[in-house]
This record gives sequence, structure tokens and C-alpha cells, in this order.
Amino acid sequence: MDYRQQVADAVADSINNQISTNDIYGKIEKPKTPENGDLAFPAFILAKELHKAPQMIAQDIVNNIDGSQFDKVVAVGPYVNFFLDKGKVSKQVMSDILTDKEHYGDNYDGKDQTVTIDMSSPNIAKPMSMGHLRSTVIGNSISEILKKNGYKTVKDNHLGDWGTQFGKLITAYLKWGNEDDVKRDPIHYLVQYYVKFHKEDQKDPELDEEAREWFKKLEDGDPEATKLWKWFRDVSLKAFNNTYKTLGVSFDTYNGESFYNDKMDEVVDILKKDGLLQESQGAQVVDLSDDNLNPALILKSDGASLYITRDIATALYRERTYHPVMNLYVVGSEQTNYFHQLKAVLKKMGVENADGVHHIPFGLITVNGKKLSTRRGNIILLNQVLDESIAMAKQQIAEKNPDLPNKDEVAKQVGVGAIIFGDLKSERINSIDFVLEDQLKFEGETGPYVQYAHARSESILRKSGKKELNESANELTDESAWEVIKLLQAFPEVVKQARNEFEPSDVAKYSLRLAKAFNKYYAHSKILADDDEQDARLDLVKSVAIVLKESLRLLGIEAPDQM
RNA sequence: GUCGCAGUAGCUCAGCUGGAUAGAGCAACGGUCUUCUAAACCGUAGGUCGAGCGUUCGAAUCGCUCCUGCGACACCA
Repeated sequence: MDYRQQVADAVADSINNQISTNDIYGKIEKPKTPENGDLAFPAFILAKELHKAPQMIAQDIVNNIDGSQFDKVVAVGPYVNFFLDKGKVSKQVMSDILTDKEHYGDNYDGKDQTVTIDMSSPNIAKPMSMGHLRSTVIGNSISEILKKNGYKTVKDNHLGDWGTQFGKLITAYLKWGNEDDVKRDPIHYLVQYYVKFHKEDQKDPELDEEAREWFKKLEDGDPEATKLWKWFRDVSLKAFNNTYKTLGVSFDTYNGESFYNDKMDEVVDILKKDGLLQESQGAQVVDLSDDNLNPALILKSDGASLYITRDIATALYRERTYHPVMNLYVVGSEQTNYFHQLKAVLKKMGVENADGVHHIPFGLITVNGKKLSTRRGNIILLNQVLDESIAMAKQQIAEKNPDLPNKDEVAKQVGVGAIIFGDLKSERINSIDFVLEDQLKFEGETGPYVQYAHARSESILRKSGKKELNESANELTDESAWEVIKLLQAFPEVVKQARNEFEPSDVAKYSLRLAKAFNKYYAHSKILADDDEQDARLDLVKSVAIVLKESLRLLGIEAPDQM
């Protein structure tokens, strides 16, 4: 039920449609304070047309309006404030939720449309850092949000599994490596070799030459180089998958950079054929001055390809394989310029979905204001952060709820939930200066806070002894429940808004508002009191449990029934 | 230097397409567990919304200028 529309219709009617109901609809707002009602119409916009003071117009509207479907309609200064019928609205909203269950808020805007999402994309032989966490959980959440809006999604982990760094890694391994070490703790040791390489090559430039040769061998299919590369890739992927399992994230494809090795010649051919390629300082570039961008460097002066060459091949492959309406790249904001270039080249090439290419940027993670770098050994390990958070959750359980069944499972859900929520709760674009203690907060506006509200609601339902609630809910006119009802009613809108902005934080902030409203209600109302409205209150609790759990699911966070 | 993003309470952030007295959380201080999980609830305190000009009946929100921070600017990804 669209209550905004109801208000707009009533207002238009009251002024004999001198202004269209559509124009009015756009002006309806939600008052900040409950005293001013549930919806409001500011009469300023009519002042010019009607040559009257807004206060008078507001009063006239109230005098003429048919307010039978509202609790009350009052004029406050230049505003007309509408109070919705709590009984009717609560019954309607809760019935919708109890009927649709986890499908409440679903829509079909994206029916029969596919979206590809380029996300996570860690580099082989390097640990996953907090930066990868961002791409992974933001991408995953956007995928869930899109699916809730009816889209099909293809989550593609575009692994960094090719490039000159493999020449360096092979060189380093052959010089200082140890097979058993790598088997025991692959990423740890491979990184050590890599860091050592960068230390040594400062004094010994020969190393770089050696690395170049090894990479050349790898490109030419040399058996030893290929064997090592494959091995590094396998052990790395195994380690990554452990982390993904902890995070509860999965992918549809793992088409890394190496997957496109044989697909780049075609890109160059097309660019040549279309006359887009030109020589500049020995390199092959596409001029983008029309778009006010720097030229895109397609081939280095030595003929080697570059990242953009591979990304064009990737975009072509996705276009041909999935025909996506959108092709999203969940990548840090420092690459914004680069993605402008990529999109511009794709457009020049006439790639069908070029307009659907969207960079979904997120803010940089720094430590003490400084950028992180694997090469300099200055990095925050994602696994370490997750482990600490889980340990912290375990400790909290020991203190607060020592009798909890399956403690380890819940500790994982809460610890990981805290980290994911911490990442998703504020706008993507905000940069984060990493402080571990800030990540390990379980109180206030955090994931565990929302999980806790959900667990409490489940707990009440267990205690109530009622197995199944009727799909047709009861009216709940209780003033103290009203804020909760209104938030429940707003959920479908939030689902759409999050999709439009590609903003998981919209969902996270919503879940906080709902959890907060519910906790407040919980503290002030005895839900299991034995009176006439108990059934209605349980309908509310069940509705809250459903929507909180679904909100968390959209963020990629689990909702334990007890904690 | 050019372009992009950001600047709101001590800290971290909300503030929807401009609207009614600028809101949370953390930290500080003070209350609330014999009653549905205190990972909670309630209260106190804390702000020239970076600065200025402009548009408007009305600006934290839109435009311009400036200041500060971060980032990107061809042979890395």
C-alpha cells in the first residue's frame, strides 16, 4: 500500500486538482519528529499559484480534505500533517510480511536481466588484505541486493594470476624457497620470497633481468615455469577459499587474468581494424581526448599488453557470454580514472553494453593515514582480523551467555558479522583509517547489535510457545510499536534505493534503525503479557525477526537465533 | 599543475530528489537486571554543518570562489 499516494490524492482532491496529484506526490515528506505525524505536505509550493499565504493554504486543505482514512489531519503552520490509521497500517504491513516471509520486499525490476560483478580479485601468492575485504563484501552484498530486485547476477573473481610478478616470484622461489615451507603455509612464505626479492633487487639489478626471463618463459609455455605457476596458483586459491568460506561468500566464476591470455590479440585486431589505435612514443594507444581523458595505452613499446587490454577482452567475453545489462567493477576509488578510460574505449569500439559498465568505487584503507603495500611488507591481513574478531566474540559469549549451545558456530557468525557490518555500514566512498580496536566493537551501531535484536526476537517467539503465526496479522494500535511498524513498512523502498545507488550501507543503516526501534519497544513493552493484544505483539516480533534476518542476509551476514 | 573524492559534536559517521528546533554511536558523567537475553534501555553534557559569496519564501543539502586532506594523472594493476 502506497500511503504517500493516498496522501497526495487526498490533497489534490481538497484543492480541486489545481495542482496535479503527481506534483504533490513528489513533495510529500516524512516529518523528522513523530509529533508532526507520519507524512506531511508543505504548502509553500502552492503559495505562488494560489496567491495566498502557505499557512492559510494548509488550513484550507485541512478544512476541505476527506480525512476519513487517516487518524487525523492537522495544519501546523505551513504544513499539513497526516497521521495514518495505525490499526489498518499495522495489520496490512504485518500480514504482508507474515505471508511473504523472507520474500517480503522482493520486486521484479530486473526480471530476465543479468548483471556481471567483478569483485574481490586478490593476487595469487599475496595475502588478502582489508582492501580485498571491501571489494568482496561490497560486491557480495550488491549481488544479493540486485537479486532481491529480480536480477540474475554473475559474481566473477578476477584473480590477479598473471603478470611480471610471477617472473619475480619464480626467481625468488628458486633462489631462496623451500617446498615444505610453501606446502605448510603457502601465502606466508610466498610473500616472504616476494618481499625479499624487492629488497635484494635494490642492490642486484641482475635479479630483475632474471625475473623478466622467467616471465618470458612462462608466457612461452616453458614446462618448469608453468608447473611452478600452477602450483602457486593452486595453493593460493586453496587459502583464499578458506577465507571466503569464513566470510560466507561464493563466486560463479574465477576467470582470472590468465584466462584472457589468448583473448587479447583479438582486441588489438579490432582496435586496429576500427582505426582506433595510433602510435605514440613507441607505444600503441587509443586517443581519448574527445572524452577529456588521457590516451589509453594498449600495447607497450615492447609490444606487451597491459591491464586495459585484458579488461577490454574481459568485457567482450562477458558481453558475449552473458549479455549483461550492467557490468559492475567493485574496485577502489583510486582507479576511477582508469575505469573512465576503459568505458570510453569500449564505447568507441561500439561494445553493446558499454553504457552498462559501472565502476563501483570504495574508499581507500590506510594505516596511520598511509597507503598499504605488500611490497613494503606493510599490510593488514584479513585472516588475522577475522580470527581476532571471532576470538573476541567467543570471549563475549563466555562472559554473557556461557550456556549457549554451539558456541563456536555463533562466535564465528558474530565475529565475522561485526567485521562485515563494520565495512558496510557507512557509505562505500568513505575512506577508512584502520584501527583494529574500532573493528572489534560489538556494542552500539554494530553488526552484533542487529544480530542481538534478532536473537531477542527469536527468543521471545520460542518462549511464546506458538509454533506458527497466522498469515493474517492482528491490528496493533499500541503507540510504542508505531515506529517499528513504520520501519517495517519502509523496507521494500530501502531495497530499491540500495539497488539504485549500489549502496549496501542503505540496508545496513536501515537494519540499525529497525533494531534500535525494536530494542526500544522491547525495553518498554512486556510482549508476553497475557492480554488481548498479545497475538498482535507476537505478529510484530515475528515480522521484525523476518525483516532483520533478511536485511542481514542482504549484507552477507548471518543471524543466529541465540547469542 | 590538471581532474576526482572528501571536510557536520573530542572520535567515527547519519542527514533521502533544498523544507518545520542539525541527529546517532563511541568516549565522559549519572540511572535501570527477583519479571520476555543489560551485546540492551533511559538521562546529562557536547555543533560558527571548513570559509565566503550567490540562487530561493527557505540551504548542511544547489551554484561559484577559496582553504585543508586524500587519491589519480601513459609503458604497474
